[in-house]
Amino acid sequence: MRQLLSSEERARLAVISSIVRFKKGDVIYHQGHRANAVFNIISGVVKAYQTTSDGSKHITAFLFPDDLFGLSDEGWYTNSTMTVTPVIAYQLPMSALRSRLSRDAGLEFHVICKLCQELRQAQHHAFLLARRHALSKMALFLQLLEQLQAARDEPTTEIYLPMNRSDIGEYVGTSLEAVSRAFRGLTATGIIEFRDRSHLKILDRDAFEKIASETN
Amino acid sequence: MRQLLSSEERARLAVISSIVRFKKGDVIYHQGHRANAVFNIISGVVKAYQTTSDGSKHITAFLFPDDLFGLSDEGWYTNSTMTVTPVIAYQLPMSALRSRLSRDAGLEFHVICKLCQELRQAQHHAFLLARRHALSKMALFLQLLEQLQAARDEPTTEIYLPMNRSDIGEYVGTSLEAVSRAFRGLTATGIIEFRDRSHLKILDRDAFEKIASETN
DNA sequence: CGTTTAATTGAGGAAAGTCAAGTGAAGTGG
DNA sequence: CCACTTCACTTGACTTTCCTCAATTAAACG
Repeated sequence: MRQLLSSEERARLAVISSIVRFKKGDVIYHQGHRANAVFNIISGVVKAYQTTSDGSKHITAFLFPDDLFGLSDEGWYTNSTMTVTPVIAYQLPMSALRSRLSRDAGLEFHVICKLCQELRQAQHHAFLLARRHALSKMALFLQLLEQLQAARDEPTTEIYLPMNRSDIGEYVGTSLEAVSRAFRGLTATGIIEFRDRSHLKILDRDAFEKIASETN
Repeated sequence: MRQLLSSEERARLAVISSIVRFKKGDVIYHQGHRANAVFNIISGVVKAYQTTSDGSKHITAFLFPDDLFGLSDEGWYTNSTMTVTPVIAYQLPMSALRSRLSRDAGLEFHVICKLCQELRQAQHHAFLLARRHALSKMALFLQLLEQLQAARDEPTTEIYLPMNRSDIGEYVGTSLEAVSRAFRGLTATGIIEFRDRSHLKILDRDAFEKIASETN
């Protein structure tokens, strides 16, 4: 099951949703604010993050087309979200979604599936963050992006990096300089190749997988 | 809501469950095996982990009394679990649980809550792993243990460490030596105090919180 | 085309990893 | 009950890696 919603369910929800547009860098909602709506990305990329008291950001996830976000228990957003690119999304009022859910068992099941998927992603993220070496972290990160691209039926000859180096660093748990150096390392050894700053290709798949699977 | 199940629901499930006992170090189930049963801890502590191809372990969670584990989509366990202490648990056959769930909307809701809770924990784990300094990781880890103790209505004057240093290291993403040194550091500065290897007290709460909240 | 922002690169220092030795605790068998 | 074995933990010395700060280059934008 690739998509959260079947086209039929999507249509049912479209009735109660509106389409919203954000430009790059817009904050969609803030952590701690009342959760009034849930969003379903049509196009673009969003980052979910948490800000600590000392001002540093920790990115918990990148969200792509078809991803649902803004779900919250207790009715308050548990993180903040900001667009990484221009974004078009469905905005579903929480109240409408709630009444829809209670009458629609199929939808509820899909929400459970969505939660399972989010859980798997969070665990994968933890797995990535546990790596000691920046090279290994980056390889796992690129693997993730590639898998997500494939899941969206996009071509995987190239990996697309919509986010900047700083965002990558905040996701993989290193400085942005370390991200840059890791890319340089992978490029220098001929494992990857950049077409431009946000497009790369994996040249040596074996060496790439080896680095990704190395704990050390 | 502290417990996954109300005592009433617990009673309903008890009918279809059996009680199993494990001694310290027993493997409850293996990653990749067919998921035949779900477990609900009565007493003791369990660790959930994933083994990488090169033999290293990554601990994804520690599970305590009232925790439910062994849930899996697709019917295959996605991680391995091993006891950290002797454990007594309810074992619920998957088939029985499945038929129970479809007839019992309240239970399904609780499973959703359980998933949300697991998700929050996984995100907290990622948050912890993103910390650069071992001291900060350890402080967050101790905070987590303390919160879980409080959630179980156990006294929080002392924090109990049922797992060994190696397990802690595999959870917080450092070597076991680093765990030891971090404890030494916190002890030397009078922030914590050990009664024995697995019991400690927080003496300087302010300094403790400060370290826990420091990103750096 | 100039200005601003993003990314790269270098040098020095701090932190944690690794390896190895030593200490302490717990459990076993005589 | 005590000596002995074993395992868990601690501690030290050395090495590696990454972070920080700073300077430079490259790209994006008005």
